[in-house]
Amino acid sequence: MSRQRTARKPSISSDKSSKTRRPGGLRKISANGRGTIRESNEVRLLQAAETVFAERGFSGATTAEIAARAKLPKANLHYYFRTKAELYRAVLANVLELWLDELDRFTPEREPAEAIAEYVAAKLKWSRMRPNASKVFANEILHGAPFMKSYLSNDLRRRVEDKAEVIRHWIARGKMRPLDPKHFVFQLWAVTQHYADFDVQVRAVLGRGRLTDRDFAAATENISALILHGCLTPSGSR
Amino acid sequence: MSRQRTARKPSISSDKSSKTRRPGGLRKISANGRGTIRESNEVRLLQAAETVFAERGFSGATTAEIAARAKLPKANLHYYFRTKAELYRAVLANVLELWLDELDRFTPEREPAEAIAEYVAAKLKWSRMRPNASKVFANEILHGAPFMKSYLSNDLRRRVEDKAEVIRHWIARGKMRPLDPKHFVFQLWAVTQHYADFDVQVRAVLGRGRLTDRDFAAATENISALILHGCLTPSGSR
DNA sequence: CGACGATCTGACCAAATGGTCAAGTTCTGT
DNA sequence: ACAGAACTTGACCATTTGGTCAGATCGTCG
Repeated sequence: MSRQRTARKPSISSDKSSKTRRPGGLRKISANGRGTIRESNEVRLLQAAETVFAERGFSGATTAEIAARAKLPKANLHYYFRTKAELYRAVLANVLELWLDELDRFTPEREPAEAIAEYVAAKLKWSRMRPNASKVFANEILHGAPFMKSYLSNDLRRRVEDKAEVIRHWIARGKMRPLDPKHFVFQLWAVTQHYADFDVQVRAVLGRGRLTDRDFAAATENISALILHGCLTPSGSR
Repeated sequence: MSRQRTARKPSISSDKSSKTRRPGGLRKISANGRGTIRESNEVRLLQAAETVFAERGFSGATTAEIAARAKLPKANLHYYFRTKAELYRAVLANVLELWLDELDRFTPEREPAEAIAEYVAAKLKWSRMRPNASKVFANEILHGAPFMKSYLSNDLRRRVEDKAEVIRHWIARGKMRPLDPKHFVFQLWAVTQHYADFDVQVRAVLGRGRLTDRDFAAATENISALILHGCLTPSGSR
């Protein structure tokens, strides 16, 4: 296990020829109303992979387990995704698509109170609906982002840079306390991902077999309240 | 680093016969002024293991790499720790000793503002000094705490239960806003561990090769300010 | 219907890895 | 100095695992 040693910089989708695979062949929309066999199998593999990678990490996951979960023979998995790393990259790319995102609610025209509350709610909703996506992402970063480094220091960095500007604007307008915008973003990330990534701990402390809707509602409210009280000025709260 | 020899509460150390190891033998304080060979080798292995487990996770870590990092032959590693799992448990026990802890600053008599600020500072200090400890812990929980489940739902749960009581007391005294104590603790954990666990991401966004003292100082200040403004009432802030 | 590419899959294989062992070497107490 | 325990280590080994392959089978289109 634990290959990957070789430096990996490519921004994840070093996925050449996503349409044409193994023995080469073109994507056909074909008869079947809802996509090709390839499509459906790839989706099944990606879903299975997301779960297994979330549970076991990259090295701990075995292609055999992923294949089993997708109910396909292992050789078939390798037909669609040449290597475990390629499959992992595909999962990661999917996950990013989800994550990129919600921060876009931060625009200068909006009220910070509103934008932030929405962001927290949206992130927690994802944490509830796609906890595995969150875990795969967390695991990747936790181990030094061997597959994602370049994404972090390009895409993500720029995006945060942008949003920091918006936050500075809000501060200048007297709507937010004079905090460091980037650190503020880190804090938003931290609290919103905690419930997905460390759910075992949360559940243990709360004494729940699984987190309920009420738990997530409570989490959302508590986080929103804490963060909003923490970062808004009196004039910003309205 | 004390080993787990001395009674350790966390269940983790399912380590029977801690004094006598492999071929059996008693611990001797002996001539050597500063501990036995065993002690020093165990420490070296534990340190090496902490690093490797943090970087690669449990499955990704190899006993060969750990041994190499400790500059001992692999067979020697297995002389001191029969299995990789046993070594891992020992590392985890060490880490817990660090973590358990800082929450004890929360006592009814103290001012919440003070206790919380201290807690944040202390946690961030650990995040800076022992990032690997934090990562090993995070990784363990991220993957469902296979080695720690019982610790979470016993020791940890009780501890949080206690501290929640303290927080409720503070709230009743009108010093803190009426928030959910447990969720508040989660939020404290989340923001303080973020800088250790996701340092790659933080560094990428901040554009740093490594986090400096100033970065940690900024993080500490920002977190403290956010949390304190977020949870204290006017009278709590005095 | 026949051709041809896409898909499927059991059987394999080489490398990696956790763990063992037996034959030393070093310590320690007496 | 000596016995016996503690420690060291190169050589091994069984298993696991990512990945390959060649020979089916299936689907589609002219």
